Amino acid sequence: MVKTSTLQDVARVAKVSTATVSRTLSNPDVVSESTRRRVSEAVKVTGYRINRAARNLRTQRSHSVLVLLPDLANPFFSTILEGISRILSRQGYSMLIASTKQVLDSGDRLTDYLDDARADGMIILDGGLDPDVVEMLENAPQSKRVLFACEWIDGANFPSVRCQNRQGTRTAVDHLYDLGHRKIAHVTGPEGNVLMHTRKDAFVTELGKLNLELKPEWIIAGDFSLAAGCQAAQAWITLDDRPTAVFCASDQLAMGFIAELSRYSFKVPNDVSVMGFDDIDLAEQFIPPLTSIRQDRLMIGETAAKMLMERILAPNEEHSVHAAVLPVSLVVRESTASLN
Amino acid sequence: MVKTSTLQDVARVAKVSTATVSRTLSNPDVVSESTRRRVSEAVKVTGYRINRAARNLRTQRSHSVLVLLPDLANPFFSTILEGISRILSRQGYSMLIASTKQVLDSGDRLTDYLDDARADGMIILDGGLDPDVVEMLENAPQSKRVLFACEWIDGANFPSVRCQNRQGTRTAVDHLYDLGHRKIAHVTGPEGNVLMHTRKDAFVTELGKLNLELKPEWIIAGDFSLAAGCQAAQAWITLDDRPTAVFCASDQLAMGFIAELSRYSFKVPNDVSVMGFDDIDLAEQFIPPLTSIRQDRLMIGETAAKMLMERILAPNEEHSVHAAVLPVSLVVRESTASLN
DNA sequence: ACAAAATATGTAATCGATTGCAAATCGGAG
DNA sequence: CTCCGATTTGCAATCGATTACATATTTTGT
Repeated sequence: MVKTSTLQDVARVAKVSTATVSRTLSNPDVVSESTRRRVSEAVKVTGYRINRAARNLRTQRSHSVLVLLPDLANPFFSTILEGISRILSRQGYSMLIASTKQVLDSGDRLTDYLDDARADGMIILDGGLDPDVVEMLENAPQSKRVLFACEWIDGANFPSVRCQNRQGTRTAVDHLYDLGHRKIAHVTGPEGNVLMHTRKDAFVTELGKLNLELKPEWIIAGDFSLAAGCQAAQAWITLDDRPTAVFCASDQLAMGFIAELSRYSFKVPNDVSVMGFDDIDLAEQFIPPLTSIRQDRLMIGETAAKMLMERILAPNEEHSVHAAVLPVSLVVRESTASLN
Repeated sequence: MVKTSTLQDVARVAKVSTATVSRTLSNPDVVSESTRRRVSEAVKVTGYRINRAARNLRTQRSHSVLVLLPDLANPFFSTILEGISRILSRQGYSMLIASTKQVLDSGDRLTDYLDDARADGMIILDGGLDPDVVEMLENAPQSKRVLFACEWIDGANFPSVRCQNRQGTRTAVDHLYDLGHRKIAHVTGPEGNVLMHTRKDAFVTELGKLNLELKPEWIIAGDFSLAAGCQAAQAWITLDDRPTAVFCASDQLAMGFIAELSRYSFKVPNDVSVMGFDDIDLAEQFIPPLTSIRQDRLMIGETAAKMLMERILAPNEEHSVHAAVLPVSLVVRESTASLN
């Protein structure tokens, strides 16, 4: 193993002290032109790479951020990660990834990463944490460096980034209404999930505003997954008085719903209009292409990372934005149609 | 900010030296029963958490592994990450994520993470690296701690984990043959990709073995994406003598292919049988459910992490497995049917 | 030309854990 | 009771960078 060279080596070659080398590297303005050149040259000659472990120890910064997902295997998050990573790497930060399940199952606390200097902050994409875990988070001395994205915790006061869930839901319902639909069902996310409640609530409210009937059985409990969408379809089929349109709380739900319907020879949108939420990549390629509410996952990631970095780099300042709510938009494709 | 307690604090409370505390924590057998108890008590009282930055510096280990993806936004990798993370966290290691594009675009070398003590090893899921980047990797002193998964570099000698690409391709072709198909097309991955070449090559070979005709235009160039699948469908449609079955090098290709066909009112599998490769989650829910070659992404991740950890923890030993080739299996669903 | 201010560099302490070596303690044999 | 080896513990150096403070050097003003 070739030993990599250290600041000392560079200092020796450049005939200056390690302090000067350090300064040259992190704050070039304070050293003279000539030493700056000598040091740069020495760095090149020695092939010096900074040792992050040493710097991290000395500066009390890990220069990395932990992203906590509910479930690593869920592709919904990949674009968000891309957004986060872009911002972080631009600031010289690295991105650590773990799943809340894995961390908690192993008996660790979520804040361990912060406590033991592995991460300077964390972005949590999981609103389904146990209340006692949340309480611990809130009371932790590092709670200032915790931020939620996509989902959030009702009643807690963490900074967060989310999309316009209510507005998106309203837009969806209005779209179906404009197409002539008057009997509209909703397939929800999982019980206890904040997005589920927000969207369901907005759905009910909007139907009320439009003076539409809403039978209790038109709210079908699901959980964002394909499988739940299939089950919801079964439920829809058995209804006496079938709604002519269905607003699903996620694209996956909508796809499962449509897939299952097709097994029973129902046609979308001819027999029923179906909408999703999220506008994942596949929505466009699905058959039929899915009408959905688009949320910009890249921007969610970027915004979250920016907000967190602000808090890490200037922990004592007041930060203008506490909850960033990003716009959504209606994407009309072929899974919804006028009521004929 | 509450300062977290250090080894010193624990030592003071337990009335022993820091050396003893350290030993108690990392190697309990060498300390006496009584001090072990005193130290554990002191740890509890002080709420001590080890400072990883300090340990990393002293031990010259970062206790983390970098996973390099070609593209963070690609959901294909999420399950693999889950597998990697499981193994790593079990060994007290963390998982850093970055994309090769981002790293290289920012002017850094891939080995920087290794050189500057940010990571003890790396798993690369990107076989599309530039030859000069590969050469640099090979000649780096840390090349022993680099491992490829899913894809690999032809001609280079890095340890790797992959699935049975040839066997899978053969199985796919045989399946179509058994259904009576004699004119079979192939939609390939991106030019230059090792998986693309391996699968194409195996495809051609197997057709030869079965004495099947293969017109050059029956090999349609693609790139694993949905969009490429759509284009491939266009190409297929314009053929005079259309193959009755199509083997796509990825599920995404197959989905795009089918989606596009349906826009032109072709029915799958009635008008043409279509197969994918990978068996991603969505394959099952697609309409029609996709016949595919399944690769176990969780196991790919776990195997890769295990192999890398072996090499990190015992760098000088000979390691039994250099290239792990994991089994694939045929999953028959409804996108393929007998030629009638 | 000289004092004061501004700029550039060096010295050495520090971050917090690990570990080689030395010292202390213990147990048992003679 | 003494001595020897084994077991336990402590001392202090170390990993490699950063930075407060001291010192040296240059510039500026009069």
